[in-house]
Amino acid sequence: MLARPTPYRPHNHDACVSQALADARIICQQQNARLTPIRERVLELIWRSHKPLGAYDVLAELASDGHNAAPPTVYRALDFLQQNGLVHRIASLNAFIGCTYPGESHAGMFLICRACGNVLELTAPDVSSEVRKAAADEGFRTENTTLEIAGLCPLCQAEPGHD
Amino acid sequence: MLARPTPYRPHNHDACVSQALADARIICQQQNARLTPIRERVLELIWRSHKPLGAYDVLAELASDGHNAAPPTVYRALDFLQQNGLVHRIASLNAFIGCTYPGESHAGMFLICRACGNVLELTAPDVSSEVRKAAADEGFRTENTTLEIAGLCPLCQAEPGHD
DNA sequence: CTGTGAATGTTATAATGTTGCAAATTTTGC
DNA sequence: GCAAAATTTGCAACATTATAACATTCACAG
Repeated sequence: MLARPTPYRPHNHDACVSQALADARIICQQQNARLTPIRERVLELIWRSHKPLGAYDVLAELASDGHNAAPPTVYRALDFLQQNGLVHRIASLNAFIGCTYPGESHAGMFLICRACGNVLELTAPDVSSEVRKAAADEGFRTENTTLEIAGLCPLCQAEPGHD
Repeated sequence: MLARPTPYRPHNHDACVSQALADARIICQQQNARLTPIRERVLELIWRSHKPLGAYDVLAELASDGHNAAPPTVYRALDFLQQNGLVHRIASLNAFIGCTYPGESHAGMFLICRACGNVLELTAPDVSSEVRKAAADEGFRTENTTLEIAGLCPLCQAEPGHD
């Protein structure tokens, strides 16, 4: 597992992907969840891209593999991965991204760069606790939080259109 | 403008809608934005429902009015209303809801009850400031925040399926 | 008036997501 | 092992959400 997110720094992406897959195998084993070949392949594709990938993007990648899948196959794999905390759905993009903190219970917060399309997932305990507090003040029982911030990442502020 | 959101309390809904429309007219006049009949009608339909309304729901309501509109008409009206801060789009629902704080610059936070479908919009300065802080720590320039909390409202916790 | 830009109408199509059922595969109880 | 049960996948059709492209109408300044 990554010690810290490697957001906007260059990094060895192959290692990044293998690590994510290795983590996923362990987590699924612990949870008695079956990381079947399709599911693992979908997870790999999502990690390879490192940017949010739409369901139909995944479908296209599978097709170029020679795997002739239909939409339900992809959506089911994505559901499974979400259920097991391996990917997140970004509602404002209709797209999916690998979870940076799999296995750890967390309320993800996503920084989405509108210029380069990269997304950084953070866990911000102070944010989460303020959110819980605000909801509790209204007597609301929080089950699921969607927190997505669109803007400009550090690189794109300095160097527009770098990627 | 409402002094305070009337979240889960019964209230005079007609007054609520008229007030929202009156506010909208004033705001558009101030901003030199043209609140045309279609736009105003769409805003009214959204307020009447008091629950998030999908674009095609709006379309259906217009149709039952005898107004035979096509999707672009509705989407354009919704875009206009969003641009002018009169409605919000709830990304996790693909639906729209009237803004409770039109005219005031704010980062909305939405409490979405999965049982009754009601949505309460809050402005939570403490949440906003924590969000800004977390983004700033990463050097990220925030432009737009999506914060949607799914869960159970007070009434539905007590009385499942009340609405 | 009349030219200009904004708003709306219209048709078609793209993008995203789901339902329902059949076939294959894996697990489980014996 | 082996048959029943449960899970997973394949597949076809369809539902929902959103946009593109271009024509037409409308409001208003000159």
